[in-house]
Amino acid sequence: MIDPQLLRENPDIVRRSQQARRADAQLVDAAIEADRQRREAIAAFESLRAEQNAHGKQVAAAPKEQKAALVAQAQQLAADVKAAQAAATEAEARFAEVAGGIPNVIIDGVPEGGEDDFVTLREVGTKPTFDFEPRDHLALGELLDAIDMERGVKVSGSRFYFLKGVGARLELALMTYALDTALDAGFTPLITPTLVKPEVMSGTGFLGAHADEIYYLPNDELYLTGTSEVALAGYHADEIIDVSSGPLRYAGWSTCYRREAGSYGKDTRGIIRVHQFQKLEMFSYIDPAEAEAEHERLLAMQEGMLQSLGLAYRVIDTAAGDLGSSAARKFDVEAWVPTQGAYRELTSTSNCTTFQARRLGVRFRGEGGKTAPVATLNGTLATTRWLVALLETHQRADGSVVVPAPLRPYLRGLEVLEPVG
RNA sequence: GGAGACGUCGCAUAGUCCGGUCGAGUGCACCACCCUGCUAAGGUGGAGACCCCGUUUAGGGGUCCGAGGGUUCAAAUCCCUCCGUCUCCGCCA
Repeated sequence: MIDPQLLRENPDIVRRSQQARRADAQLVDAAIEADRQRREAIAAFESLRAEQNAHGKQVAAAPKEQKAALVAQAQQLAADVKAAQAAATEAEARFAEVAGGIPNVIIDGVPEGGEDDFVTLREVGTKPTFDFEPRDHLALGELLDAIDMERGVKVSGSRFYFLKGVGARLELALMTYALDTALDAGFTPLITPTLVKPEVMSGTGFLGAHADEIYYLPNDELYLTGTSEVALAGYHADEIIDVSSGPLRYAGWSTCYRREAGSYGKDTRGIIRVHQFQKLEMFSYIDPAEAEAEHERLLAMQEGMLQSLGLAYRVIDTAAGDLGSSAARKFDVEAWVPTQGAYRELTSTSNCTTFQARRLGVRFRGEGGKTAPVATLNGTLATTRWLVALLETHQRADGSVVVPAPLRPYLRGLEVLEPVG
């Protein structure tokens, strides 16, 4: 939910944001009008209610013989109050619907346009070169007996897989390494629920345009989350939290579920795009004044992870039109995938400013003890997809794969993954 | 799954039987001041969230007793539905 005050006082900022996103700018005027009608309806109801309250006191205080007359007098008033209240409720709902359709206002500097209009901020590391024909991650996974696609499909259908042996161990090693990295940075680990209520799902902004990406269990009215961000954002919903001594930082470990509707034919080979994977997600609740600095910190942690694992990558500043509805800015870190000759997204970090917190009712006490929505930020620290870049980058001619040094302690010292059979 | 109890402004509770004096009392915790020489105690006062009007002031108004409906001039209080918590029983990882 955008800030109604910003909408009222600086509509041009919101309009410009809509234009940068290639979204409907007229929605802004519709929202302003809905807000005006809402306040008008509230004022009408409240003055009637004040009258009714005053009258009620008279009735209570009146001697018995006068009560009947006073009560009769109040009947019309009661009907008016009821009607005015219904009108106010309706006007509020209408405003919420219109204003709720406006995505977060982008931060100055975010590139305008759609998916292809991102700006590359930097390229880091050396792309690996091979004096042999490199195998793709699935070929390697099969050689190592680490990935079993066929049986995944047999058991659960397309885009499902088994991680087996060193594959399973490698994923756990990566996740645990990421968790320790977060721990060292002061994050509190959370293993989160992966089924959440509708209000949490919509509060985090995932039930908008991409609702068909999400698994839903109608019998239980629960959604399967595509990221632990959902549970992490809902964690402090409707709370006033204390961020005066620093942000609240969480590292959420969860399985993630995505329907991948509309991605037929994309990335059908291997585990690049799957229905189920593991992810370690960072999440910060922070004073909005410090949000952009926190965003840089999360990005630095992500880059540190890729660097320590010997992966070449680039950082992109996602264009406005490609942002989720809650994000005001998003950086993606994309790793070089040798057999694709392309950079592929390994992490993403979004600054949701106060947009998500306003919808979820997460507040803090600012100056003078006034409550105000906090800012929320999220960012990936590791996912199953990283295995793709790790296997392909560190492969050798014989199909073995060198384990990057930081992961070795998590694999009982294993330095090389060797082909099986 | 069955039975019962309960859900009140940070925490703990009073109030609900019998609707209006509840504009929600009290204790603890919190903040300010006063008093007091010692790991404190006592006194006085203050303090909630959300929304609307008002120049981001002063101030005024409204809403909030788990959620949503209903009855009524008037609901924490009466009625209905839902959600949650606890206890016991049953069943089962």
